Amino acid sequence: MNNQNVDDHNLLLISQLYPDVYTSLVPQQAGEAKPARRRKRKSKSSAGREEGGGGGNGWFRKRKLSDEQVRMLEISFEDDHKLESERKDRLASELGLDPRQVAVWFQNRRARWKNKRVEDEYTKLKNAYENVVVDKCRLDSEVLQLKEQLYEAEREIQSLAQRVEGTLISNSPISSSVTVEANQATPFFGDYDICVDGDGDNLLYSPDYFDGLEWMSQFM
DNA sequence: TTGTGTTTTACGACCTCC
DNA sequence: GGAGGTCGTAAAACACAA
Repeated sequence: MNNQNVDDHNLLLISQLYPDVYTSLVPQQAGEAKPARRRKRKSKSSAGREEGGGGGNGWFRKRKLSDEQVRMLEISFEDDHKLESERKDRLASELGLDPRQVAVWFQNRRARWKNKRVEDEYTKLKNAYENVVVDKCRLDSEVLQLKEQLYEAEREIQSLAQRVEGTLISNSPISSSVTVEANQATPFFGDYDICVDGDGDNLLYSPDYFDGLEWMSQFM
């Protein structure tokens, strides 16, 4: 057991055996006998705990609360994050602390709790964002695949159209009328419209696409 | 041992509510 | 106006690497 633990242990024992002893001594530690909500901040050099005035023996140094005190405070905090004065006084006397210490502990604990909540919120949002990014990548690659398929289909249509045209020309003279007919019915490249998709890419589409499938079938 | 970063305790300033 | 809240920060206490 180190000195700190010995101190804590002694203080806890004293406070449990003599609940009043701390509050009768603490006013010196806290600086004033009354709560004294507002005090001028001391300069860095003089703001140490020597204000306790406890003879400079270190007894009134700022000290960590004992594990048991913290445990009890945590239990109470779990119960309710707010601290009404009755509960504060009860806790203070149970733990042998100054009510002001209990209030400060709750203030700091609420701040830690809030920080943790913000941290958790941030982690959650970050995860959600990462999921959305992954989803977007997947959809982008799907769009790319579909565009490739569309391009291939268009090329196929074009080559079929050219083959059909070649066949008809070689069968002239009666082919001329058919050629005209075919020319009217076949959506050649120039018949495609161009639109711009959401990414700013140009897309080709034929308003007569499905009719085009029909005209193809008559040659099969 | 010492330098350094983190956590804990405590406080002042300011705000809100009754 | 007082009690109790948040916020920002000082400083002690602590942890830990070098």
